[in-house]
Amino acid sequence: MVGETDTKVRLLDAAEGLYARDGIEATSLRSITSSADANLAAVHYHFGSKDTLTEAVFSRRLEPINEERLCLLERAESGDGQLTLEVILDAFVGPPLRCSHNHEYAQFIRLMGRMYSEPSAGLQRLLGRQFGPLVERFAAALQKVLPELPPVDLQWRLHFMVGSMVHVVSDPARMKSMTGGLCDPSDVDTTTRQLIAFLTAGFRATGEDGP
Amino acid sequence: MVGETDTKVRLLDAAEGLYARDGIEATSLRSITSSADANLAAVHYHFGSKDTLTEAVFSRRLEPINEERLCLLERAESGDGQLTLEVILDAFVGPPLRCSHNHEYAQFIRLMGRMYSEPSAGLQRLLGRQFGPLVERFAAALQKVLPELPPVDLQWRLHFMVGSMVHVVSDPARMKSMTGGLCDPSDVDTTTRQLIAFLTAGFRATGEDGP
DNA sequence: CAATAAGTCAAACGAACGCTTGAATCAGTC
DNA sequence: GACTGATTCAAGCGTTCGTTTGACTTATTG
Repeated sequence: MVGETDTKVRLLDAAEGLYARDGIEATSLRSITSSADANLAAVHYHFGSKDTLTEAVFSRRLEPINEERLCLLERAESGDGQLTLEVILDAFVGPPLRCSHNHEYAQFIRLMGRMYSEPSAGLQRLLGRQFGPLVERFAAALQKVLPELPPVDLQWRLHFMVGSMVHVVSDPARMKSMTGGLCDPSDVDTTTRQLIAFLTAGFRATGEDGP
Repeated sequence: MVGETDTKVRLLDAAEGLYARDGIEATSLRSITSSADANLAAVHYHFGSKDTLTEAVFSRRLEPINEERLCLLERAESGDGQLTLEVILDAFVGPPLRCSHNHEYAQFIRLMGRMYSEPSAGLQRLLGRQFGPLVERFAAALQKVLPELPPVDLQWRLHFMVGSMVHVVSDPARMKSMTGGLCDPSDVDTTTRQLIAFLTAGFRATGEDGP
């Protein structure tokens, strides 16, 4: 039990940074431990295996984000004003976008894309566990403000939303370079505004054409 | 020069399938060559390295898809009828979605997500090379049918679109299981209809609220 | 039929991987 | 100040990785 920065925390930090830069598979325990000024065996002592460490890297950040999402949603639902689509969408995409400000979280956000595309069994389980109840909860809230929208359509759009959000957030550098600097995901306010404008309209889409 | 299935093609096929199932890093040359009934050294004889093989896997499928995208776009622009937002979006998302029907392409489509999240230098170069001119071309077309939309907003939405499309297409199984079977990305027609309805509204979004 | 080129093969290379081990170190407690 | 549990350490375990090599087989050509 130490007061100073714990080895466990330094390992999580180092792994998070290297995972975001090089990918999970491409990051070795040796590079993690040397970047964390820890011994190679410390990973297995504190976490048991690389897979368990990886899961810990994700849940450390994911749990607070998803808690804040649910908290914002509940506050919006029980608030005095009207529950609107914008507020629900902001409760979902806002927390991950905003915590890019926090240097602690910035690296992690770029990891989110990898979470979806790395097919490690443990990660996939963690993903279902963390997001299953969450999207059910948000789907119910969205259905309340979009009563006319068939539940199937709502599910599709929920996942379109996740895709848009993750894609933009997971590689800010590519986004900036491909748009010639026009779009900068590190500008959190603009990103949020742009994303929510797009999503709001997308969710409100009807079978008919626009005017 | 052989008439029967070429070793080169068998290697590409095997790599494509294993990449889609296990990931690129996690797939060894040994598993590729044994799945292709080829010798381990054949990869280096025909492609030079694993990285070059990987790039070949992607360009073999990407080039025809992007050609079809441009072809559809040009046909739409020079057609007799009115150029509409729906048609442009269909020219972009249609080819990758529709070629899921083709068994040859089905595995590859699931690879698209990994292309974005695997940070190998070669893959990133290939991505910029294949998509840079394409999105410029589509951005210009979209601007024509959305003259009021600021170019910045258009760029954001272009990338939101890519995210939605890739996310849904790259793991059909997860999509199906997370929606309790409600949404099935292997139903190409429904997927296309849902995606285009969502995107059309998203691109048409204005600063104002809906009615 | 000899000569040349194209392609395949088994075997091995050094390097890096995740993980284990057992001794060394450090903090508290009696 | 010896004892105990928690943590760190250097070293090495067996395995697998991408790549190379040189001999071998097959097809093409003069």
